Amino acid sequence: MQSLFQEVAPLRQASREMVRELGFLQAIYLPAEMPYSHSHVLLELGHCGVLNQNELGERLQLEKSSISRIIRQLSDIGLVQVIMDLQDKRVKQVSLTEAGQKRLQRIHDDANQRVQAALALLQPEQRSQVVAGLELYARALNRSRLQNTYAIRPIQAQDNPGVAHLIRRVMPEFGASGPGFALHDPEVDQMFDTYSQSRHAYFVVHHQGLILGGGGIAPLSGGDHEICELRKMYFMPELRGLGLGQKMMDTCLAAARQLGFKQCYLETLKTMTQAQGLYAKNGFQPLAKPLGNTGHFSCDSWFLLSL
Amino acid sequence: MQSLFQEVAPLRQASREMVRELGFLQAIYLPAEMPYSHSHVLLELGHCGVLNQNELGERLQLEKSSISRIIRQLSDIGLVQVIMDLQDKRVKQVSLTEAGQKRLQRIHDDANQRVQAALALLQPEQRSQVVAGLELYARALNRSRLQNTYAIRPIQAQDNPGVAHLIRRVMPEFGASGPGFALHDPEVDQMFDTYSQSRHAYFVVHHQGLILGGGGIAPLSGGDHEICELRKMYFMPELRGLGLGQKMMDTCLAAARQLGFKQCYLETLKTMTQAQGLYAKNGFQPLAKPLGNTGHFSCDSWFLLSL
DNA sequence: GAAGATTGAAACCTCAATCTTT
DNA sequence: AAAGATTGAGGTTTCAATCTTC
Repeated sequence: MQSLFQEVAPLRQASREMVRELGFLQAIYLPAEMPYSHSHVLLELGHCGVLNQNELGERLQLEKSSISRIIRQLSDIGLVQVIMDLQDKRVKQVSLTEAGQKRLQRIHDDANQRVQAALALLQPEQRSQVVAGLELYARALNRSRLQNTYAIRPIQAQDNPGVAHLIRRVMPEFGASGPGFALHDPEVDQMFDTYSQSRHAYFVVHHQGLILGGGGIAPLSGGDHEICELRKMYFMPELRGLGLGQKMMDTCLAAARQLGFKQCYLETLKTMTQAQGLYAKNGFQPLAKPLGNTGHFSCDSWFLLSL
Repeated sequence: MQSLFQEVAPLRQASREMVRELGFLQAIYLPAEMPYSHSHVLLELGHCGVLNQNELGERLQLEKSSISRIIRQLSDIGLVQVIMDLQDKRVKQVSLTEAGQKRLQRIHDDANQRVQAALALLQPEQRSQVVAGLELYARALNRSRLQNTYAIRPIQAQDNPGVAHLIRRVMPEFGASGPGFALHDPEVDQMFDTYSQSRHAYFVVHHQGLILGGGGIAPLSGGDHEICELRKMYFMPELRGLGLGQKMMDTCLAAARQLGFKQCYLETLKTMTQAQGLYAKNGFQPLAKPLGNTGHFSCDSWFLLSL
């Protein structure tokens, strides 16, 4: 961790300088023609086609009230058109008019020219380095932010319906809905009660009261006393790719060690490719055949890890 | 140029996304404790120690009036101290108080933690890629911006004193002040008049009425009719490293071709290393001995280029 | 009650005019 | 006149309260 910390300061410094320069870039965008926020709305509409005001606010990081006023002004000068949604009369769909598209084109041309002038000062390999660096950092910040909006905690009694819904929602997605899958375990509807037993642990990923992921540890049924099973680790689609699988894995393995287990077993499906990658990354070794007696005879892939 | 243009769109996209994520990062900086601008002032003061309000405004891209009010508020709550400069009673020197340093530390800790969380999601080589990419882009934008604040145009009559000052200022810097150097040419004080002759051209780099660089073309004295000499190309220190040498070179060589010359000769000093690099980059070939009869017998380095 | 949108009040920033010192 | 700083007016954004529709 120490070495990581040493990289933070230079990165923040570089980031500040870049933002500063981007500020200058923007300051000469379209001198005094309109506020930047208005240009940004046009840019966003050009990129997405049609958006309602809430969506615009989220994308531009502006208050809905600001958006409301900006849209009114842009509408007054004929750069955007606002049409009421027919299905839902609460929402207003905003899109560019012809004039708006023309104006947007000018903004684009101008910005392109300036960015191009800067790029021309770099070697080709430096240019790709810049793009790669910016994309990587944006993605890392994004994942980090989303990770923090979701929290992991031990399961509670009121989570039972949420966890049951999660399991029933995710397993069929990978074709794991027939007999011989964990989907039909009686514990699915009483996860809290099941995992309150000794040497059991279950954790959930939650956000604003919703259960969006889960995973747990239990003694391997019909197996050695020192072997635990990593069980029922599932995530809703919107959670995937955020690195939360790793966090959940860390949490579960820590709990397993805490409970005195020496090895961790798991069984899964080859079709769950993302999960397979996570297991490999954490040092799980593939087995030729299952351990214990879990009753999940439809699984086709088994792993073991020394804790 | 076409291939360069194709890189602009992805870069702008990546840049927008990164700025958006940095916005989120900042939005959780210190929730609702104070406006970002106030935090930024503390950050900048922490970085630079002491600054006056003008300098703060430039660095943070804020109006001097905004800075004035922000400083008053920060001073009221005891985070910064304002002391009047003794030499110049117009300026107020702003610095952090003890309380300000403590607050800054908290801001830093918080930001470091968040950036570190994002960095932890990347591989070590990706981390250095991010830093390198950001630094490169910031530097390119900076150079591009500064290039645009300086303009190149043909010399005018009122430029004579400025150009003379430029030459007398720059040449001694490289030890080119004795006899046998262009510094003692009679033309130094009448550059406009000299370069108004036929087959002559001289250009200046100017900014806000100041002459900060120059360079020109003239027939090689005592040489072939088709050979011109690249003469008196000098830049003030603050201009160097911005790529303006290349721009001036382009301008002069274009003028030389326009005037019908077929080759371009120049003589210089080995100690002018930055200039030597520029000549090499533009295809100038080193010569073993001088051409023509320029009278600059103290030069030790000669180049020729086919136009 | 919740979600999308609007409006008044207050905070923030910019622009232009002004003051003080050089 | 020029540079650093301040002040008043006006535009922009946020916060909180409100309206309408689901």
